[in-house]
Amino acid sequence: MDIKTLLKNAVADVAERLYGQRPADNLIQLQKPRPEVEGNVTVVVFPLVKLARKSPEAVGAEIGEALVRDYADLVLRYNAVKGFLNLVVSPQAWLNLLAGIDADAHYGIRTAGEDAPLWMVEYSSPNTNKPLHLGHVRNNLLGWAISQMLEAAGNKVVKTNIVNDRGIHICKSMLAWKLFGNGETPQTSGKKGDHLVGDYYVLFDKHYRAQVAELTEQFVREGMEPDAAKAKAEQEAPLLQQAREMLRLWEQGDEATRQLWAQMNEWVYQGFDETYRALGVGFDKIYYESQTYLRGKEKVLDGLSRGLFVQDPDGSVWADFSAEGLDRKILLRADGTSVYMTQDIGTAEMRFRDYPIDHMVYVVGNEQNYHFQVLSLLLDRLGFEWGKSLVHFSYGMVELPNGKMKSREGTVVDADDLVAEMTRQARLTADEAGKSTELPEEERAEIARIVGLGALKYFLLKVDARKNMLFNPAESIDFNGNTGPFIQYTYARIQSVLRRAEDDLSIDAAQLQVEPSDIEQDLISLLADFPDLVVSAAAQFAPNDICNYCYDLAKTYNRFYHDSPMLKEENAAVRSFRLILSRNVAKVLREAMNLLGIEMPERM
RNA sequence: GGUUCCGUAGCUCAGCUGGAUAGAGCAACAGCCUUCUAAGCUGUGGGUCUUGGGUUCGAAUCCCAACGGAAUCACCA
Repeated sequence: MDIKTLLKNAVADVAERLYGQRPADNLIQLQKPRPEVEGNVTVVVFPLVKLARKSPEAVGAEIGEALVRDYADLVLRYNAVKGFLNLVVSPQAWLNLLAGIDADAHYGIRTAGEDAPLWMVEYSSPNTNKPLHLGHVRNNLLGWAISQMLEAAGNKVVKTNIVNDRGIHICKSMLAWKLFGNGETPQTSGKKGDHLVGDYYVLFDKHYRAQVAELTEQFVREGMEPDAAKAKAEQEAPLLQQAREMLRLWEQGDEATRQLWAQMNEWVYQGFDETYRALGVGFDKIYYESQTYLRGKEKVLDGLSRGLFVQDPDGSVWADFSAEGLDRKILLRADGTSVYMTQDIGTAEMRFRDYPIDHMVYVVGNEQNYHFQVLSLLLDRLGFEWGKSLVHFSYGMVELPNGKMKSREGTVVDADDLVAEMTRQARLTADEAGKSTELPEEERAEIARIVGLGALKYFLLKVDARKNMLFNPAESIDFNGNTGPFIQYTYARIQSVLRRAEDDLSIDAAQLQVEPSDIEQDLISLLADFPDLVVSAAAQFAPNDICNYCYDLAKTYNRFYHDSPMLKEENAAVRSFRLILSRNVAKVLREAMNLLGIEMPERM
């Protein structure tokens, strides 16, 4: 049992004996003492004052006195300042704690039991008409990290991806490829598949806008208002008409269209796979919208027949949520084709048929908060019992120093470019600093990849996920301060120490007979926090809690490292203790960072 | 306009189930490499926690209002 639990129990016991009533668990609040006071743990006594009917100072002193008397193996000394009771934990308690941590190879990581709840986490969810960009990167990293955290907290997890592989967007790329291309393929052009298809999407847009401009001018000459002319032109531009025709052909199952569609999507998937591999994310099950949208349609029609929805005279189907304080929402267009919402219903149905899902999490940007609010109500109305309990993990937008990313303005940060650039910068920085020059080229390149990616991932995960964040390319490449590489560096340095030490560290830390210094106690205390942290961070879907923890641990270790020699230490017990402590810091750092999908280099 | 989210140091962000004098990093300045990796460590300066009320022993944290910013309210996905 860790020290905090032991202390809580001890305080409760003492208070019960002193005041005749056992305080509720939430009344015993432990916190970190202020740096200038002596002690490892502070008990906030204010909540206990009512129980005791005495002044805070008196209560603190009474409890402290009793703890030192009755729990000598746990509490060495105390001091009570105002309403704060500061306790000095006994050396042996620290060593026992460290021994427990050291003995556990998978410290802080729980394994799911047979009856553990099953979480399905949907993330990534790309469209197949263009490559992944910075916004997707944040999504992918969050989705992956959350899945890892849920798993480490003892849940079963199925990671899933819904690929938006059909619709007008991919038809635009297909059309442009047919009209303006020369039949190029990833093989003939040497381009990555998703980039190739994306280029044709851009090309479509370019020609489309030219047509719109031309048409608008024509309509204005014919006497229309400019705004109306533009709106009309946007609808009537021949290219858009052709794209719509292509979508109709697709829905009818036209063979040539389907073939081209399958071909171009295949290129995109190969490109995506490469990006996913580079980012280190993956999925257990992938769904394709082309396979789920019809099922959603059935479900909606079924709902209509049961009187859950209404049909307008033009044939469109709607769900009315005015009773819930929302608007009405379209479910099927007048021509019977499905919309975004329809597909989500179909996908949900398929998933719950495939897996015994207890909790469903959608990792989707906060721009879709409204959509998921509606989806939840909708699924509930359709009779899915999990509808109300779906979790929309809503994360904020990534902004650039000059504002939002706009694909039309060419301010999109491409995922592949970004990874390459981070790796390049990591290599450059390492070379300039003269790092690991003795290693073979291959290994140096691998370190640069791990560090560059670590910097990127940590940068995106360390901020509160629900907030919009600023991505400054210059700053994200920084490897100093609160960054991934700082933590990786700390880890690599510990590995180096352990490699050089060659001591037999199989001894039980509890038998070492040393008195841990303040900073060593801080480290053990931090290590002891890890298991609870994993559970609470998972429950709150907060990867940034893990980041902050890692930073805190690495920083504390660095201070310890600088004033506590290990290899030069004469006293064998102290030396062993410090090495064992280091070993466990490294272990926890690795476990924690792995939850975030960040690899740890053995040297750098 | 309705709904939701955000506002903490020059900049980027922690802290938010109420607890002591609000913390990091970057940027600036001053130190520390015959020692286990200086991608490190130590120190200095920098704050009306947007504003105004309320709740109480105690508020950056909870409640209300105002101001400022973002998203959304599509027969786009």
